[in-house]
Amino acid sequence: MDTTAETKPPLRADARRNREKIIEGARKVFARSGASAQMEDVAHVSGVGVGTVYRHFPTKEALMTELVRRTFESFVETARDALTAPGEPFEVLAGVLHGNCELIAGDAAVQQALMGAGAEVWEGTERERAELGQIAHELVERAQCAGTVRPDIGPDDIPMLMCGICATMGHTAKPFDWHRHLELGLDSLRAR
Amino acid sequence: MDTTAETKPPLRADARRNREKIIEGARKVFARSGASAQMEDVAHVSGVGVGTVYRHFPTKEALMTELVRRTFESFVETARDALTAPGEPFEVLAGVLHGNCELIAGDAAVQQALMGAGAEVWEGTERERAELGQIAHELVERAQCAGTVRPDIGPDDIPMLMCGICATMGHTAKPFDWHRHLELGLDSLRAR
DNA sequence: CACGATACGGAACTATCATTCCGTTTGTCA
DNA sequence: TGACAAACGGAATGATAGTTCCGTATCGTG
Repeated sequence: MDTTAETKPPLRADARRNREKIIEGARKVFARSGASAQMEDVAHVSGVGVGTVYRHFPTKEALMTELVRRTFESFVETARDALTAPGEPFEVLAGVLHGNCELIAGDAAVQQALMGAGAEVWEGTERERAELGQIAHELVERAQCAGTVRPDIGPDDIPMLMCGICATMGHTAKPFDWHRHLELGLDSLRAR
Repeated sequence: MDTTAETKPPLRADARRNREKIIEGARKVFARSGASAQMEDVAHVSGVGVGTVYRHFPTKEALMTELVRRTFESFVETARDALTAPGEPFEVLAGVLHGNCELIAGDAAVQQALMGAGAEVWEGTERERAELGQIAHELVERAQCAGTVRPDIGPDDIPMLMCGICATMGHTAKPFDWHRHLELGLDSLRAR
């Protein structure tokens, strides 16, 4: 079953603890500064040395990928909950999108990643994205059957709209309101 | 009328020529590489030395601002032409947005700038943006009077949607289709 | 045509960060 | 508790890229 990697010995207690501290610290720092955040800052905020950060994540990119991966995991969780939620299908879908937008509203790095600034960070998140796509497809289809989402909406339209909303969130030069952008986006999904 | 700056002597012929070469070269390089383009590349592609680039533009940022400013100028031109164009007001507006999207479809740096990645680059483009906003407002209002654009669409909704479409254009990790995004965006403007 | 001012080129300088290295510390297990 | 492997910290390294400097070349004018 596992032909490529040898089994790795369990992490020492302090290492396990530090790994989580680093991820938490990194989330804070990358949320504030985006992809240009510095590894030294991550180390400092996490309360460890840079060397320790690099012991756990071989590169800055690997660290960012882990943050993005966890974000997609949260997305999946929101979406999966919605599968069994009551309510009109369009509203359920809208709720998922709104919830997932809120999740990343304060995180500049994740916004940038979702906008596709650098494809590298996406590598290593295939499983999560696939599952998210699956569920989103199901949610859209239900709403289409109910007649509340346009029949021509495809699987890629949802992430595409999310990508646009991320740009709005991250816009530093003008105070656009991403809630408004989401509202318009949802209106464009709605069947007439 | 001019209380702040002293009159500058006219540029020497070679300097004037080089200035245009630099802007053209910079457009190519920044279009391909986005904001992370390098000044040495700009110099090389423009056929001058780095020193010359810096003689004309004190910083990389100033050079990018000039490119963005010219882009806004083109936008204004497209939009101004539309003011006297025949046709149903919604279609006229749609045409402007489509045309302006096409203008920047191949320019990574401008896409990034319009997405608001770095507010600094916007400084020095106030006049152009103001005029563009003015004209866009007029075009929207006409369509609203004609009943083909939702009455609640405000002046900032248009640039916000453009911002989102730029994100789609620049997405390196997934091949989203910005024409589709524009189409959805226009649908969200349309009165029902 | 000569000469002063303007402009040019590109090597050198500098700052910024990601990443590495190694001496020290700390967990784990017998 | 003693020993050894695992993990740590942070100074040092190296690479990248913006910017400056100054000797040289070119333009425009008298």
